[in-house]
Amino acid sequence: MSRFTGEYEVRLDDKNRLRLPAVLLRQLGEEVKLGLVINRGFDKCLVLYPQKQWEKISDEVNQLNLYVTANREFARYFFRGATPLEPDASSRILMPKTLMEYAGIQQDVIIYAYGDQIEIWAKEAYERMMDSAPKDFATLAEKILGHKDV
Amino acid sequence: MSRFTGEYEVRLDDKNRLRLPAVLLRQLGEEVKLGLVINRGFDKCLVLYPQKQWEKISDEVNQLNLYVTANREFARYFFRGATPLEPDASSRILMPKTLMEYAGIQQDVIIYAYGDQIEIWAKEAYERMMDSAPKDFATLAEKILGHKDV
DNA sequence: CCACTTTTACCCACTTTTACCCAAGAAAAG
DNA sequence: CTTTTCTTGGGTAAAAGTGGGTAAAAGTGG
Repeated sequence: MSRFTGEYEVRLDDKNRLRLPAVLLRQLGEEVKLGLVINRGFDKCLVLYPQKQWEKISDEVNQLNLYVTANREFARYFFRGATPLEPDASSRILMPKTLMEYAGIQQDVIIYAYGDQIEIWAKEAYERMMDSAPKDFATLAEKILGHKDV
Repeated sequence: MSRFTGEYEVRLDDKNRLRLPAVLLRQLGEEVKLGLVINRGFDKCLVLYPQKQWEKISDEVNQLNLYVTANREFARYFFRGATPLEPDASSRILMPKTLMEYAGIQQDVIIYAYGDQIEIWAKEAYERMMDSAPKDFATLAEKILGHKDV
């Protein structure tokens, strides 16, 4: 089931605060109060997790056998920059500078929520990403959706 | 079986509200009350789904393992901009700005319903699309329908 | 360890947008 | 011609979003 949906255009103020849109907040529900975690995504974007979900994911990563070099490298890469956040009274989060740089975020930001992911993109990067359809989209669509008309 | 049919010319008011024509509403039936989802189409138009149908479609995509890059890209491209909507008491929906831009919608809009799709086009884009059709249409028709006794 | 600068947290006030409601005009039905 | 349904428009209160002041906290250098 799809927890999060929507694409939200937001703008950082000059204190680097990012307001979480009300619609998204409602989707998050009570969990916001337990805090959020922001991390680098696997692509040039950031990912926002509710505390609980973060714990679940990081537990999985922690169960990897860290004596295996590849696992160790993955774990290190995975956790890089993960930062706990607490929204203020106006539901704004303060974006960590290093993460902003990673995603190329300056002012205009797109929050993109799908499945149980919440991604944060620099607007230009988002548009560039969306402009180019994945290579074999049609093939995948047919395979996954079984529709010919997509 | 074809659920929806019709081509409706509608106009947004200056609050960006779009009224769903009564005829279409009747085709949608009770489902409207459960809400709708609007999303970018694969052409320069928007697509409107009854909540239920949206869930059916998106469930499949949600089952993808998002740690696989190709899946992630597919899901992203698929969900882009999906936004839940609830018609107001006069059966009007508030069009999200980003989606309007995507489809080039300003005031005049064509709602085009066929199969179990409801597409929303900017009027000019719709006309352009329809104008360009006839050329390939004959060929396609022949290819697709030609072997039947139509 | 202290003085000073920068960053962050918290608060308040203002603007814009949205949801909700009501009603009148237009079109269709009887 | 009257009644009903459909459509359009707009007023308004509440919600969402924006901006900034300021004090506390954290960081920095001597």
